[in-house]
Amino acid sequence: MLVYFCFMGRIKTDSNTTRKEVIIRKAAELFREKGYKAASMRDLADTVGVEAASLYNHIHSKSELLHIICFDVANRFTQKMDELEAEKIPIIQKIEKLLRFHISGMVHHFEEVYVSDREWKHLADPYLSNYQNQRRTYRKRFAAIIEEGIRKKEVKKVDAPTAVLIMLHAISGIESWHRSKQKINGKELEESMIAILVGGLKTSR
Amino acid sequence: MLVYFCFMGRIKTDSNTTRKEVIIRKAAELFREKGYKAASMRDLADTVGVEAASLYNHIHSKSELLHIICFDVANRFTQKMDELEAEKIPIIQKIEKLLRFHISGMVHHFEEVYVSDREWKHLADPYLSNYQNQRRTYRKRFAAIIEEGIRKKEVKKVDAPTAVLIMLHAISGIESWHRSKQKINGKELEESMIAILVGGLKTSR
DNA sequence: CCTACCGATCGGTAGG
DNA sequence: CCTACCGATCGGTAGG
Repeated sequence: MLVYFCFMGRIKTDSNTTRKEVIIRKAAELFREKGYKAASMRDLADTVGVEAASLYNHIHSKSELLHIICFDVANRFTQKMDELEAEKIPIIQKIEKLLRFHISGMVHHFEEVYVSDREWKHLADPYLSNYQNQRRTYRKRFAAIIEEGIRKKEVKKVDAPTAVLIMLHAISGIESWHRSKQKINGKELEESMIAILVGGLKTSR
Repeated sequence: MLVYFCFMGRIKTDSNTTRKEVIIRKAAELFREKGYKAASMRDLADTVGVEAASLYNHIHSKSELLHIICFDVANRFTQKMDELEAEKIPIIQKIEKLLRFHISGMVHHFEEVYVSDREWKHLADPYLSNYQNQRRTYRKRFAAIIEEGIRKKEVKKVDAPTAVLIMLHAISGIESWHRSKQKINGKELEESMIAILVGGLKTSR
């Protein structure tokens, strides 16, 4: 019996996906749909196709699922910021690249990105403070890029933290695009958003 | 009796009415802070200063609190839209006025507006569909204003629904301004946001 | 407005 | 991976 359990954690089902990875994916969908608190482990077990108790052979707790989702997303954005800061391109192009990364994240990894954006407040405390710090740092780095753009006269004079707040939240609005019936396609959406957001920042031509 | 109430000013003797208003206000604060599902009626009773059971002498259910909050806000915005559509002013000024109304709502009635924006999905079903319809209609009316602006060449050519989505979500980002430590003041924030958002829409001068 | 209490549901554990 | 079950907490009611 012990042997049986030891194997469970590593079993890969179809393709290259672990049982744990499936659980995390389904959790992201459920947390997005109902919210973290309203989604129960019994709901999750149903969509995975096992009894609730069986989930705990793969994960430690419900809260673990939330912090895995949140930090996967946060780390991806932090890593992108590292790469971007190192690039030697005009500031307005840096901003555009960053925005496109965010938009494409909301379009193609919707569930996870949405959950990390809207449900992080339910994180338990060692993770909660970490997450808030990482988020705050990210926004400061984004604001610093905008300020550099202002100094170089590529970007019009705006309050940089306010601009960051507008950009990031505008993009998180893609949530209603997902829910909408007559969707324009993802690429058109991206171009529309870039036109308005980057257009609003550029110094008048 | 009417005269009596006038003399009493804000201190109403009809304790039912006042009490209910207090409960709704506190509920909005709690729902904003913890989310609707995570906020319990015992939490609410504590902040009001009574036992949980006593709340039910003033309200019917937890869900009633949520739909009162959501529809108070939604009706205020719908009413504003009615007034605005009737005004005979340049389109770009209409848009600016509407945005200022939204921003000022987020600054001065933060708890209620935030809750109606983020927690409406927990509404029960006769209210849920009503709310979604009202919201969808409001956005279409907003998009129609932008489209009129494009026809009159006051607004640059953008996808109107996308522009609406950006504007509304950008403004809901004021949430992080409330949480932030080094706040700029509310009026400065409003002017910054208007500059970026309206600036991004205007046809190039 | 309170005390006393209800059935339902929650996250999670024991043990095979 | 399952059955059986735990204590805690939930929204809400009865009755004074």
